[in-house]
Amino acid sequence: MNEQPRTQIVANNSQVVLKKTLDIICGKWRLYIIFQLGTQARRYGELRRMIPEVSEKVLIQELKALAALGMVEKKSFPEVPPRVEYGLTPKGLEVLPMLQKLTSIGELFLKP
Amino acid sequence: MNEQPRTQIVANNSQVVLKKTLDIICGKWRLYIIFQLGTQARRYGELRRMIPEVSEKVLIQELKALAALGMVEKKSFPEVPPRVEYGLTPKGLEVLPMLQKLTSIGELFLKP
DNA sequence: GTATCAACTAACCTTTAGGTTGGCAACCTA
DNA sequence: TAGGTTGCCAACCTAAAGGTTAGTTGATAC
Repeated sequence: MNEQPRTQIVANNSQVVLKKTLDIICGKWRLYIIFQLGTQARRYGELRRMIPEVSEKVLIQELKALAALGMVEKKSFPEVPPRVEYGLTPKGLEVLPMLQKLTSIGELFLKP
Repeated sequence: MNEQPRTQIVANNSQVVLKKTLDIICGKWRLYIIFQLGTQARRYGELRRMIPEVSEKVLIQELKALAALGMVEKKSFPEVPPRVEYGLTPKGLEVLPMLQKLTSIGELFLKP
């Protein structure tokens, strides 16, 4: 009793998967940051200089969020002044090519 | 004179492409709506019933936005009560498979 | 003559995303 | 001892996204 119809369950499931996907890629800077980390791990200050348009706060916030999602990993070195490196996780590297292909959508829809 | 360095130009360009891409796929319901239109054009009321969680206002707003982006096309039939059908444009159909593959990201990152 | 239908529109509100500013820690150098 | 270095945090603000509710249209069925 109280069983949901199957279609409802399926719909909810695919919405959960979709939400997780969107969590990772949506956001003004998220994909951009991921692409910058694609070739190698970078220091925080390095990223700041690579993406000067993003504010400090938002950059840190996005790196934190991406780390919490398991897309990015953070390595802190106990030095002074501090050194911190951000890089893609194995999962992150796995989906990177798909994300890079995504931009072809923008190209297609920008064409007249 | 006043020429920007090449790296800056490249960066700005890829940000424009990225933004266009995100315009199309970002939003709580956008991909979900696109997927529902993937197999065939649908009437507005049909979509409402297929995605009962989205509010009327937001559904119409998203359909309008997707139409303005060239992802969706709207056909109005001059009947009473009105009949309106929404379907993917050729460009929309072209990128649909890539968008569908995207969800594998959500699946990967939901795995424990 | 009023109730119904589908596809909206308008007015309003709440939540989230993103941005600005200023400050702190802990060591090094001048 | 003052100032520079790097990576962060907190407080505050604005704009955008998303949600709720009510009303409009105009032929048709009751």
